[in-house]
Amino acid sequence: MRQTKRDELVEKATAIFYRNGFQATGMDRLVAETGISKTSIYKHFETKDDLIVATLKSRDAFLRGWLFGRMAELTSSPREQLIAMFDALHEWFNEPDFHGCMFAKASSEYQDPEHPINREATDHVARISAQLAEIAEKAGLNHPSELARQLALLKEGAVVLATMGRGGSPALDAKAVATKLVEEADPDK
Amino acid sequence: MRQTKRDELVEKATAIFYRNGFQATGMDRLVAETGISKTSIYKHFETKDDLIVATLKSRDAFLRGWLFGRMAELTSSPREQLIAMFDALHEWFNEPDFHGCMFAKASSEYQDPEHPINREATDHVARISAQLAEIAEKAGLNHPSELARQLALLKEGAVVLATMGRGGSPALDAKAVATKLVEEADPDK
DNA sequence: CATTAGGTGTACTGATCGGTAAACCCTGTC
DNA sequence: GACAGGGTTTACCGATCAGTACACCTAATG
Repeated sequence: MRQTKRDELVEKATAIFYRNGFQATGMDRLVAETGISKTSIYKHFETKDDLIVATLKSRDAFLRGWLFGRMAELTSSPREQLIAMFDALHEWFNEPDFHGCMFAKASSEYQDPEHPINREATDHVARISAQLAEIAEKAGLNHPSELARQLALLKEGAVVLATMGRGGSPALDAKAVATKLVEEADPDK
Repeated sequence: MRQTKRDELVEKATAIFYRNGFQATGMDRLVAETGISKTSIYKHFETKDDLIVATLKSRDAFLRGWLFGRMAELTSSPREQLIAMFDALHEWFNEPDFHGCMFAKASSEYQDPEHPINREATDHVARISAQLAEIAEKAGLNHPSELARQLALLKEGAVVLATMGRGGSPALDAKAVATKLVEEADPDK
C-alpha cells in the first residue's frame, strides 16, 4: 500500500520542472536526475502530461499550505493575515531557489484552456482567491470579495515583478497598497 | 535596402509565437505558416533564438506604442493617463485574440536570466515601469517612483488574472485601486 | 518453494527537433 | 549578355523527443 516510489517521483519531478521548465525537461533527463527508471515512471503515469498534472497538484497543496500556514503563524487576526500575506511572499521571493510561480509557467507553456495542465494552473489561482475571500469575510471587512480580488491582483503582480523585475521589493510595495485597502474596508470607519 | 521579407517574417513569427508558444513552435511549422523558406529564415537569423529575440523587440515596440498611445488618446492629462492605462488594458484583455503577455511567456520558457530572450522580457517590463514613472513625474504627483512601482504591480497582476483568472474584469478592479493611489498622491491633498 | 508485485537496465520505435547543403530560379544592374 | 543577390525547393544531418518491449532482479506473501 505504500506508494513511496510514486511520491518520491512526484516530489523530485516537481523540483526539476520548477527549476527547468516543462517542455525543456525531457523524460530522459527526468530519469537521470531522479534515478527512477523510465519503465517505472510510465507504470505510474500514462503520459508526461499526466505526470505534470500530478506535480502541479502536489505543488498546489504545498504552496497554499505554506502560504496560508505562514500567514497564520505571523498573526491570528484574519484582518492582519491579509496583510501578512505580503510578508510571507517577501520571504518566498528571497529564498535562494525562488524561480517564479510554477503555475504561471505551466499556463504559459500550455496555453489551451481545455488542456488539463492549464486547468490545473487556473484552478490554483482560483483556490487562492477563494481562500482570500474567506479570510476577508471572517475578518468582517466591507465588500470582502472585492477586497479579495484586489489583494489577489497585488499578489500576482508582486510575483511577476519578483520574477521579471530588476531588484526592488515588490512584495513590500504590494504590502503598502494592501494595508491601505484593508484599512479602507474597515467597517469601523 | 528593402528588407521587407525579413520584416514580413518577424511580423508573422511574432503572431505565431504569441499564439502558440516558443518551444512549442518548430521551425518547420514556421515555414509552413509563413510561407517563407527555411533557407531564407536562416539567411536573416543565425538561430531560432535570434529570431525569437527579434519578435520580442518587435512586440515590445508595438505593445508599448499601443498602450501609451491609447492612454494619450483617452486623455491628455498625465495624471488621468495613469488611470486610463487600465481602461486601455481592459480593451486589450477583451480582444478576441488576447492570449496573455508574450513577455511573461518568454520569461517562463527561458528562465535563465543570462539568456538573451529572458533579458528582452525583463527589459520590456523595466521600460514600462520607466515610462510610468516619467508620467507620474510629469503629473506632479508625490513619490512618483513609488507610485509607478505600485501601478506596475497592478498592471502585471491584472494581466495575470486576465490570462489565468475565471472571468471578472481584473483591469477594472485594478483601476479602482489605481484611482485611490493617484488621489492619495495628489500634492493638493 | 512458487508466485507475484514492483522495480531495474537496455535497447528500441517513429516522429520531430534545430540547422545545413546544394542546385536552381528569378530579377535587376553593369 | 554576364553576373550577382535574394529567394526557392528538396533532401538531408545528428540529436532528441515521448513512449514501448523485453528480459531481468528482488523482496514479500502464500
